[in-house]
Amino acid sequence: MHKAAPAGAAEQPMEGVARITRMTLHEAVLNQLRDMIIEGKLPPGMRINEGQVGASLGVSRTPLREAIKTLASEGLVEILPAKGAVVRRFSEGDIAEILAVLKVLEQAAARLACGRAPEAEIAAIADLHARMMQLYESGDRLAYFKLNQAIHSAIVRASGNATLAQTHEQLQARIRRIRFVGNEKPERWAGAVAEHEEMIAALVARDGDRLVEVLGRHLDQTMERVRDAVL
Amino acid sequence: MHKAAPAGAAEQPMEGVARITRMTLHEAVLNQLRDMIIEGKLPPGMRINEGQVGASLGVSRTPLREAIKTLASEGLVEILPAKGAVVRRFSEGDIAEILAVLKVLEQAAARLACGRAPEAEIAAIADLHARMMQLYESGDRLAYFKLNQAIHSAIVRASGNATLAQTHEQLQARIRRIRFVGNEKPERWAGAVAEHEEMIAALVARDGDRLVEVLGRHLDQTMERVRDAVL
DNA sequence: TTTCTGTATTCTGCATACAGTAGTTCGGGG
DNA sequence: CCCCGAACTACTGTATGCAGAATACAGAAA
Repeated sequence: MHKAAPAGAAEQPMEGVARITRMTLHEAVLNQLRDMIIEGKLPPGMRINEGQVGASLGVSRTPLREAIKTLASEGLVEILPAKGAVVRRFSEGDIAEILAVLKVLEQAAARLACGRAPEAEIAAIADLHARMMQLYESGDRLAYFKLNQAIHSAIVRASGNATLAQTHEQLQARIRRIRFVGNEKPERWAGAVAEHEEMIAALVARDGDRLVEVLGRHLDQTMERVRDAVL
Repeated sequence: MHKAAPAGAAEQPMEGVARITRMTLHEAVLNQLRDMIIEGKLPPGMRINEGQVGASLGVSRTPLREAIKTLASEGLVEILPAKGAVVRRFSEGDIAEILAVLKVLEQAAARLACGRAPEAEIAAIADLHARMMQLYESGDRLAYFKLNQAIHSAIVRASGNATLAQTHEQLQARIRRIRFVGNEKPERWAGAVAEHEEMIAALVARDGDRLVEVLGRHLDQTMERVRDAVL
């Protein structure tokens, strides 16, 4: 007495038909707040007044609070009981800690990616890099920056370990703002670009050891770049 | 006209005096739900009915929902829009991914801990281990299990990198339940204990390379132990 | 009997209302 | 003039109410 179309049939949409996915309000608010923190519209140390922020987003406090709880779990805000949420401020030590973990994660991902990432995925990353280089030439810092982050994320995703990628993404989000304001100085920028060139070369050659080495160097340098941006 | 006691004085409590920390309701609910998931009272795949669970905890839906959002961010539940939250079910692949990341994190922490952890902290871990061995002898599985997790966490904390520790803790929470039901078989258990002996020896000797090696082996074995517990 | 469709019920998502607490201001006393 | 205290204000924490979506159910048609 089995059915031809099992209960899970709804999960198999007709091919070529995109699934409709509505976004819940707290999710939209979450993304919006994250962006606002990263872009500095909500600077570190600022208290998030629920009434005020909610009104400016045109949302009641309920979904806003739910989003804030998620941000707290992600480490982007701190919740002080009975006092509300404040945008978290990262000390130089915090940043060093985060970069140290990112380094470990990216290096582990690098080995995996060199070993088992499909050729197409590596090609796609190389393509991202090429586009990023164009942006470097044209001096479009914002777009460059975003693509830069995307490349790091893509490398980690190429490991095939989604948990690794998600963990990396979450930590990267914490310091995104810092890096955003960071790469100011031209000479620093040039150095970072050179390291990226090496990274892609190693990845395309599937040279895990070399990629690990370059990534390590790149992230150590990132700490330096961030340091004199913060000070 | 500066004050002798600056505004931040409230953040410097008298030493030896524990700060009073009231727990907000959503925080209490969060901890409770986490425990319920880990202990299997909320088994994987179960839908969390807000009205029902809220009533049984004696809490309204608002703090409950906030707690659920945090659990989702931690990866313990999944939120299906307009359908509610379900306790996340981890496939064997998911577990392998998580253990792979835990391995990387613990190994990185191991090197740091061997290099710069204070002697007292290492001694404290060794002490934990000794107590765990007693529990092993007496066959108290539950207490053994908890102390086991605590040791792994303590080693990571000994790295001095709080971000690393927090990241590790969060991932560990995801598979805590699996490991909880996992270590059934006596021969497996004995193997795990032997590995722990080695780990502590390496840590006390501050032999980073050896600790990394043992930890790697231990977590690979953990995958095996979990595998035949799940199947 | 089986399948499809219309309806009822249940539950989530969001908004609002209420209660309690921290911060602030103003008045009085030393 | 400074310090202390009490009332006030503003905001967070929690509960409840309401609208809409998803599921379950029942009836009709093939």
